[in-house]
Amino acid sequence: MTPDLDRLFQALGDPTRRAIVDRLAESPTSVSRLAEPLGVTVTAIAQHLQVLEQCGVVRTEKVGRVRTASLVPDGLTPVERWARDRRSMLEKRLDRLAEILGEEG
Amino acid sequence: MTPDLDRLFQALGDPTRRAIVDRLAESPTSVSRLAEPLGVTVTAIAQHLQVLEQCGVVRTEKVGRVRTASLVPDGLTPVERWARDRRSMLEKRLDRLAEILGEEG
DNA sequence: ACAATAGTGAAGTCATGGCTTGACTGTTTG
DNA sequence: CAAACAGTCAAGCCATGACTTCACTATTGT
Repeated sequence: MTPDLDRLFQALGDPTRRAIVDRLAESPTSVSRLAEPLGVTVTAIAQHLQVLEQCGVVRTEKVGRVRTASLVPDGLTPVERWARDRRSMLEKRLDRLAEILGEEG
Repeated sequence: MTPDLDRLFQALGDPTRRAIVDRLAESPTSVSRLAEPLGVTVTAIAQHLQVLEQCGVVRTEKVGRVRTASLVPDGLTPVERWARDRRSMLEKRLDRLAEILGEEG
């Protein structure tokens, strides 16, 4: 069910991948420039980028010999929406409960 | 870095665990009632609940022989905030860019 | 043309994660 | 008290995931 969210959440569960997202939030960046501060191989970064691309968080374009990665504008909104929906559902329930308890108190 | 978010995102990356959260968004539920519709063992559910508890999404209380799980009110807000922050950061950057391109167009 | 640069591909390693089974501990209920 | 019930513990299984190395393929600058 919803393999989209599966891959999305799982992708963001990795600290290196979230670090990549953070870096890309500032500006589009090449593979090797992403690898530098993270203490991993460029190969690893390339693999992470593939994962992030597959779940719609990152876009990637290779011009010449350098591949530049950038964030997809609405790539994170499914996550945001999922969390917000659950929270609002819970809040509504708790409000109803508080109301009932208030009436009889 | 931020092992909180690590565990949180990773926890939510599992479909069974998200299904549990969905169920709990409706109402607090016992372990065995959670297990029923999900096609897994109660043992598995107990393990999932432990994970969700450790990352602050779920609260759990055992009275008599039945353990009842419920959602923690702000358990998902870190996720929501993280996603929202990145999105707004990106949007600001893109707005600035559009402005610059507009000026010279 | 040559050397340095930027990335890709295919293996392989090592740890972790989700799940199960089977035995066991408490708690209700007839 | 005995039997059904709700959950827990300890092990172990199997798949996946994050990473590395090494060899290799473009590209770019001298």
